[in-house]
Amino acid sequence: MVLKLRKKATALPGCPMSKCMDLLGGCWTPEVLWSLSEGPRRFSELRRDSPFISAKVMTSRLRDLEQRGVLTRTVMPTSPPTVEYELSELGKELLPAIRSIVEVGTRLLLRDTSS
Amino acid sequence: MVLKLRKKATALPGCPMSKCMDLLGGCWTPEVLWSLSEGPRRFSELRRDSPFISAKVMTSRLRDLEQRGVLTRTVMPTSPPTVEYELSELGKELLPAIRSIVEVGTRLLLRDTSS
DNA sequence: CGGTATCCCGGGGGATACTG
DNA sequence: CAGTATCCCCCGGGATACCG
Repeated sequence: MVLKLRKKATALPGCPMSKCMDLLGGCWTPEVLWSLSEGPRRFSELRRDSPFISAKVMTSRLRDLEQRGVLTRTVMPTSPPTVEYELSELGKELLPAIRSIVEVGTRLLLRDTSS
Repeated sequence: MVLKLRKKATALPGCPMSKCMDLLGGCWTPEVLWSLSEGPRRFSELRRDSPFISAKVMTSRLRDLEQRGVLTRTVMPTSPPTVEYELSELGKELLPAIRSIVEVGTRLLLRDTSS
């Protein structure tokens, strides 16, 4: 279940690959962004979308992404509280890369099941 | 210099995103594959391409990728020994995703420097 | 050249319990 | 609902030294 994935550095700062992977290379980051690609989502919705991400990590990832300007966090003054996460313009610029990842993954999966 | 990146799990196994990120999500993995995208490379060439990857990690990454069938390792019976790494068919299927990552990164970098 | 072996370490992540 | 707060653990990565 738990697989080894990217942990730390990318290559030289200032190189395109790093610039992008710094934003979507974090653990679970692509999943979160993918969930958000179809529109704003609330915390609990994101958790349901990716049930294997613990609340702690989900929060941490969302905070990271917010700080990097990839998404926005909006607290609605309701009771009980409602929080909406939404991709920023920067976040939307990452979508082509994520779509590509999903596309490649889909093709590989299809090949697996058909063979 | 050293940034926080993906470490462990992706979401549900059997989902497209995971299928792809399992292969290119490892630390430094995209860099290595990117180096190999232009053709076969020897160990020392890969090290020169990505000077920030320690030999230990480079080896580990290459072994991982070999085992997952993303690249092939060929030892030439020369002296001193020569080893060539090359993308497999599976590895080449990942290239669109990696290109997308590089493209997005390039666009972001350009925007940074022009603003 | 193309790696291993070893030591060390930090922090990211899981689980669980609790809160405004 | 949308998180915090702890505790704990593990292993992935850097550095250095060495090998066939």
